[in-house]
Amino acid sequence: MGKRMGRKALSRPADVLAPELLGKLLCRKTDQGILKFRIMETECYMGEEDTACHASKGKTERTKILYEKGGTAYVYLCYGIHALFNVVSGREGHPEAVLIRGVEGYNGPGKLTRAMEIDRTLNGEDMTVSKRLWLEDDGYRPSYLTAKRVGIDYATEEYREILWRFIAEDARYKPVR
DNA sequence: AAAGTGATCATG
DNA sequence: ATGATCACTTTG
Repeated sequence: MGKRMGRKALSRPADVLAPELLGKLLCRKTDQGILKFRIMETECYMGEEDTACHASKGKTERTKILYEKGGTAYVYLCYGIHALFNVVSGREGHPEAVLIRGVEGYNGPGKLTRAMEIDRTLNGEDMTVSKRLWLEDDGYRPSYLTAKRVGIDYATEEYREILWRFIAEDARYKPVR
């Protein structure tokens, strides 16, 4: 059985945490029971200077969660339909997060949240203590590939090009395009 | 290739 | 109050 990840591990900078989260277990307790899925794909978003990061225009009602302590859940609605789930990371006051793009069996950030019943009621949840949503480390460390982040055409070229997407090598992900 | 969907944020 | 913009998914 895995061990819950705590504040220290989840407060690493997002570009360090994103590859480390590959192979970790995303755990969700609902009325139906406990679901655990292994994380296979992540992306990191790194502060106000990262033009792809939601906090690139500063702190707002929506983005204030990104400035919280590492280990806080950031869940927001995308395209009016999909809840997207991020793990806030880095030090408090600095907006960084890791987007979970894929877990075992579900490739796509909107699909995995639907499968695990992760919605915006979990926005702001402290995953280091939560009974509803947390991360476990059972020691599995997959090798991985890096790639450019997806769906951020609005960012400046510098930040579009950075290899801030991390894909576990044995993940059966659907290539983009 | 393109619609569908609604919160969010800047503008007036 | 209004309108553009989306860290996506599904359908044809």
